[in-house]
Amino acid sequence: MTPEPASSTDYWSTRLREQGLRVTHQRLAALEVIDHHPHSSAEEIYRLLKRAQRVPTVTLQTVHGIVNDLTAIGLLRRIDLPGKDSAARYETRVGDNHHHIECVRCGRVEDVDCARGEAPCLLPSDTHGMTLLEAQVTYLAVCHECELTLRKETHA
Amino acid sequence: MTPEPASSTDYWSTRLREQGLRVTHQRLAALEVIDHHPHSSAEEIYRLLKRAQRVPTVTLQTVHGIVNDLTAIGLLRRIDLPGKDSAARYETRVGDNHHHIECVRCGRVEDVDCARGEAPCLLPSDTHGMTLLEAQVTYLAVCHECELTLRKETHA
DNA sequence: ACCATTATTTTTAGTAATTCAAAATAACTG
DNA sequence: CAGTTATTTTGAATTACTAAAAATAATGGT
Repeated sequence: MTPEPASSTDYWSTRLREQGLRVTHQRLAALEVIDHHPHSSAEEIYRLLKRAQRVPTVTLQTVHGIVNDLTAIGLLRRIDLPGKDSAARYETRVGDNHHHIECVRCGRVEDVDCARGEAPCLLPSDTHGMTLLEAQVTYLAVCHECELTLRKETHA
Repeated sequence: MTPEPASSTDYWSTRLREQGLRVTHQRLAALEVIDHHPHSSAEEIYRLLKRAQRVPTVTLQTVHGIVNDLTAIGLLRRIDLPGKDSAARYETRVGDNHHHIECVRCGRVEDVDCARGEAPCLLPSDTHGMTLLEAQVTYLAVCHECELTLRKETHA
């Protein structure tokens, strides 16, 4: 997760104030939820916030606003996994340009460090004269559980 | 582009029939348009088909159906670039798992061969027990033109 | 070449993710 | 503690895409 001095609330409050944003409990709660449930969509974050009365009054539109704002100031990273059912997902692990691996069947998503130490994927064969900012990499895969399931389905 | 024996129409017709799909002029025209305008969205393909009366009656829904079907049988590759304004894009260059580089300002998209010959990005640091299928890689960048524009804007 | 069969396309609606704008609310400043 | 103004809430719109039924057209058999 993320380094948390004193309490995570203090940590996020400091980060928000640094960027000139107000510290609302919607934002704090969203950050905590995302920190504990990485790769969540706005919809999932919204449900987690309502569940257990964390922030009973929050709306989905507010969540969208929050993730947009927090992504803009670098507290969150937005990831767009390929696929038609693709809602944007968010995570608090920012700044290291790590990648993701997703099971094409069950949708399970895990973090993957850069394949070769540095940032090898930032060295494409041809930049077409562009200045590189970052590489968005998603590995598509089939997880072990799904492979077993698929094997059964094939037998039947 | 794609190897084209005799005419490109013959080529695509053969490919369609091989897969048991009927050869309609909507499909043929879509394939030609995508071949000549790689990285087009359904909307863009739709406009290109209507323009110049290529297929005046075609509808956007049909284009969606076509790109879905042709992607399913491997005649097209679907690419999902990150970003909120992200409509899926399609290209006829399939099967080589190449990557893309996109200018974050003007949206220009170019093909990029795999960074190191083979498929280096298919070697993540940890597969989490999953079987790899492919890597979806998008390089985010700023193209030369936009860099000049940004420089001017900064001066002003 | 013609007709029947059935895939495709068209037409008409609907859904999901996200954005926009105005009113209500709640953080920060002094 | 009160005023200012960012943020949230409320309510509505947009974009990309999907779904289902009716109309059309591509292929196979004669």
